[in-house]
Amino acid sequence: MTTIKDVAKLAGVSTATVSRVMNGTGYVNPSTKEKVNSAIKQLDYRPNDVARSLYKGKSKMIALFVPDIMNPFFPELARAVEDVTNQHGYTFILCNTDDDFEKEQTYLNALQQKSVDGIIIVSSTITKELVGKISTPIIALDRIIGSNISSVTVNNREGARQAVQHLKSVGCKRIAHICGPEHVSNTAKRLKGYLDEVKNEDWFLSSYIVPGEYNFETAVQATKKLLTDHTEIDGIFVWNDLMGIGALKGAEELGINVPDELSIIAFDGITVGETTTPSLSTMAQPIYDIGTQAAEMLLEQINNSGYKTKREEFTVQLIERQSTRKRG
Amino acid sequence: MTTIKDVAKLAGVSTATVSRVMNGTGYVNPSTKEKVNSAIKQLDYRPNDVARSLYKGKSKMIALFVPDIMNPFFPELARAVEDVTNQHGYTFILCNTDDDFEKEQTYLNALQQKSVDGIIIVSSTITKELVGKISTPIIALDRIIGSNISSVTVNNREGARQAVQHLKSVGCKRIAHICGPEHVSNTAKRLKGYLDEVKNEDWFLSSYIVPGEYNFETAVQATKKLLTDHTEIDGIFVWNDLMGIGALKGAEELGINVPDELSIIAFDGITVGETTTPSLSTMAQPIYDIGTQAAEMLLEQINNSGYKTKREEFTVQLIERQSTRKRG
DNA sequence: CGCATTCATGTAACCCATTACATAAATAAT
DNA sequence: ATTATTTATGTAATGGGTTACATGAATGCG
Repeated sequence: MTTIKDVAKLAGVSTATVSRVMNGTGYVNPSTKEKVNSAIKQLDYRPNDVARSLYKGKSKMIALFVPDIMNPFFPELARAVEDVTNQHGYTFILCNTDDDFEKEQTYLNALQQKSVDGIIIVSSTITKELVGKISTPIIALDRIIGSNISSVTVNNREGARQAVQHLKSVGCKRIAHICGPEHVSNTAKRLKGYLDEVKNEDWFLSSYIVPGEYNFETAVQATKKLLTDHTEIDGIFVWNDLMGIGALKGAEELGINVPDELSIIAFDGITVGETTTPSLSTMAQPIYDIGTQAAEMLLEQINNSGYKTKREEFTVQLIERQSTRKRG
Repeated sequence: MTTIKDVAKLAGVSTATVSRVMNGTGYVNPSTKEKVNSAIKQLDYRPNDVARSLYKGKSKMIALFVPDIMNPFFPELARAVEDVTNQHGYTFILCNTDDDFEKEQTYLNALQQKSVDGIIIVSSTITKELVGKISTPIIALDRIIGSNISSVTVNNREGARQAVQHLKSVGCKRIAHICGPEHVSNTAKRLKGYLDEVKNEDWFLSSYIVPGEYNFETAVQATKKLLTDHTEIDGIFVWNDLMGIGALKGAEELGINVPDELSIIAFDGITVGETTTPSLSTMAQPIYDIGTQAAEMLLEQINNSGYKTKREEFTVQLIERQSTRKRG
């Protein structure tokens, strides 16, 4: 590797002058600048970012924590963050935490040791205490960590309400809910939204609420059990799209036609929802925008010393597809 | 941040001794070691990896290039690479290249400047010339870059042959192929496999081969056109699962029943294929294993100076699902 | 006992870029 | 003409580790 010394020698100046030319700082005589630039070109010199990082204490890298990139909600988020990151000359680090507190701790240490400039975190397990100990800028994404940590989320409760309202509007009379994983805060919020809409209906039974894992197969089983136990159900609001597709499958395996006999709506708006038959109605999150926003907030927090905690909430949007249809 | 100097001072030794204790190198008196360790614990000292990287010229980071993490083939690959990476104390960098040569160049420069230890590349656009200029260890994944660059791939041609054989075995008499994107080398390989099986059939027409983009929607359209132009077709081998799901949708929109009237098989074995109705038969790649293998080869290349170029080929496996079925 | 190892630890160079500080020349202001 | 500024460039400290080399004590061996 060629170093700044090689350039300095070839150009016949000191390394300080080369550095000044590289960074456009301080005074440099135009003719000197030219000599230096030509030396840089001639040697194809590129500065060592590690040395730069060491001096500056900043690495031009940012990280994203997701539970698991294989969960189809996260690739689009990751893509958005990486795009912004990349546009601003930062390098993008991806960490799969499995919502495991120890893994999160280990990652956090490793990243601090590498002088990573900021971290975007999607986590249900991480604590404000752990994050509070750290001086690295952090943004909470999809889920809130603590009151003094900026966050980007969506209106889960209101979105859930709208989903149930939509089921009602297409004529559903008995609406069930398949919940998400217990430890995820959004699970409770979407459940609340569902309850807002159904708890005062005379038909409502608490057994219309069934627990689910974050998982296709268990959603299939949960749906089959629900529809077998309660043949009167004609609408299901499912916690997320992945599980919604499971519900579609479950109904199909029971020979129940969607949407003629049963309407299904889910939450998230991931791409696969478009591809199934029937395609899946959903409360779509603006996933890419959410990721972009989080990344931009993080960069702002990194670069503006006067940054103050922010809380950004996006709204979800009903996308009506084939799995919900007005009944005569 | 506490530094090695703080530890040295507290323990009453030199920084060299602290370093020796940290790294287990050289001679250290047991009692000294204890003093140092207790100082480290007391100060909660963690070494600055940037300083370490600068001296060593290594960063303990590896990167993965994928065209686009939103393409459902790549999250599982990324997960596998990150898992191995993480197990060995490396940090994982993700780069979305969009198969854009300029982006690839920019990433490559940035990563070199950061002393990244190795790179795993999935790319159809990158050239051996570009990669050859670089001393950083590189593994080509899914697609081959050049003869002196190690690679991990699958038996695309043979897999394609088996896919067509399977369609024949369930009774298909007229088998078409929807191709992948032109610039991807696997497109040609899978096409060859298809041709191996059909070019000598008396029913074979070159118009049974239709081009496709890497994309759900165009696959839907391509399928509809194909099945409209050639009503005799009763089997389609589709380049990959994403497009296979599009084919499913296309047939459905024409009112053609899969698998009663038409069998469809695709390639890759991504998870969504299980969730559709009918579920999609496919030639499954061992995606996670491929990623693991690539990551392990990369680490080997990083750590063993005597490493020599390797070429690893995995075999794909037929997974029979509902989209292909024996006809009476 | 005397020389050769092994053990133990410290000093200082090194990795490479950035910048505070010093110095000197050129230009501006009085 | 003389002092104050601006311009231009170099020297050396800095960031935080690692390690080559030096030195001295302790142990081994003939």
